[in-house]
Amino acid sequence: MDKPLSPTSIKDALQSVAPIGAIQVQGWIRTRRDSKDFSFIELNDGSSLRNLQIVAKNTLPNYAAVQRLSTGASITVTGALVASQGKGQKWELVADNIDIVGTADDSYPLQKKGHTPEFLREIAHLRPRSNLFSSIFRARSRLAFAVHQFFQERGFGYVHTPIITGSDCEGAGELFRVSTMDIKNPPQKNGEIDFAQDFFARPTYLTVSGQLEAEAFALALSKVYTFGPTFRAENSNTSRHASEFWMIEPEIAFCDLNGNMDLAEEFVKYLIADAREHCPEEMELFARFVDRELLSRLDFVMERPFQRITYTDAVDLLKKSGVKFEFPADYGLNLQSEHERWLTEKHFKCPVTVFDFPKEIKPFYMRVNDDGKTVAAIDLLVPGIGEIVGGSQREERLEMLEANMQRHNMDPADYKWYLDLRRYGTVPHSGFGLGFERMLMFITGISNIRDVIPFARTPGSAEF
RNA sequence: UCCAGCGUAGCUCAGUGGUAGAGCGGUCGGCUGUUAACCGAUUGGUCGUAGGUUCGAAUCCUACCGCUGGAGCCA
Repeated sequence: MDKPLSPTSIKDALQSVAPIGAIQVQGWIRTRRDSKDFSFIELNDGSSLRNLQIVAKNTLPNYAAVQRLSTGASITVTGALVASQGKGQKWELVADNIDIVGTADDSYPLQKKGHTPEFLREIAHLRPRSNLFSSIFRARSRLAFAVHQFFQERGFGYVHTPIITGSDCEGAGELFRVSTMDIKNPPQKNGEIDFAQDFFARPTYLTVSGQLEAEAFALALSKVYTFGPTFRAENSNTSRHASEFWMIEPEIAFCDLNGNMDLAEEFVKYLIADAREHCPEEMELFARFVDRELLSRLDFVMERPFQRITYTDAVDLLKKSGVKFEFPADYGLNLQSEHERWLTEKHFKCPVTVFDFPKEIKPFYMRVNDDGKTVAAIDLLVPGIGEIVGGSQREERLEMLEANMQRHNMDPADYKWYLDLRRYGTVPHSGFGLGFERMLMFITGISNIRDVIPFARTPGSAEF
């Protein structure tokens, strides 16, 4: 008796170098066309952007049922992989048997025609079956792998920093509270909510950054990175913000700001190169249907060094540009979106790393420069997205760090463990945070962050 | 959160005070080694929700909800 066939992915079937006498594929019908004596089925299993053409002859015992199959139905097909007689594909599968696994009636929302991303966002559970979104999420998967590959190849350790945290990483936005207390009747003491009776016996939150914990591990394993979910309760309603997103945060001991900038630049270029190499069909689709200039822009970014400029020089450039900005640039103020866009899109026309910002507009942990006015911070700006990386050399001098905390009205007692890192064997160290989704947007050309997240969480929206 | 725009058929949209429309999709028929096939017919609506103005509202007004773009915050 023959051994049962094990399924072949459509990706592998399409890459076959020779005909195969007996093969099994499984997937979902994208479209079906009737011919005189047979029916053509376009089958997709998500392994590839491309479909496999199934030829279903009218001699199949269930041919009548096959002719009723519509877009969205799932089938298992066995048959022979043969050279296609038609144009447009090298191989096709002549079916010996078609098992109808699951039908889909005419209420199936995905039509053969193109759909807008906005409509597909409303059916987030079905949109990965579309060409655009299956491509986006294959690219997302590949690039998540590339993140690990980049750091592992360079001797970085992967640290799982906590998702539930007791520390409010100062200045990183609003927090989601984590609690098991009865919200209708929380335990109270002296008229206030008594967090000592909560699950962790203290107020706790979903993390906004793993940086502080990553620093502890950098000062032990020398080079580390985190890659995990991050949560911000900011009421931000833009195409670049989500309440839940993934962030990559490398942290390196014995590393100054220049080393930090080098790493960030190398990392961004590595991810672009990886997508170009390993997702060629997906990138081609993005270039054709999302952003016509995508590939030339990415190649340009990969080939050229990023522009580096101090905050002070950037402000001077903006002032001398002669451009009338809605908000004029001035020393001591944050760069506005329009300023960042002018720098990357109009002036330098490439990614720009701005560094050495006034200490007043940056968080307490950044290292104060010798001028006493600026801190060793970097913002990496890319065309079309804006800030994609934010980082700094960390303040490793205990007295300076304590002084910074006082200037930011923080109680050093709340950060005893963090200060210990400076008390015992402190070293210069640096790191940055890169928003994974913003990187995906830059690489795929997709302009809304909700479209690079499988099930996006944004203010007022947590369906699915 | 602020500013602007938009919510009409399953989808994309037209309709700006007087009988609710088109293309695509779906369905039926025809043709066909087809390729987002083609040809013909047909189906399809609480005009976002709730009030208001008017003889009459998809159309004008108010509020709310949702979406999109921009701003702020940031990754």
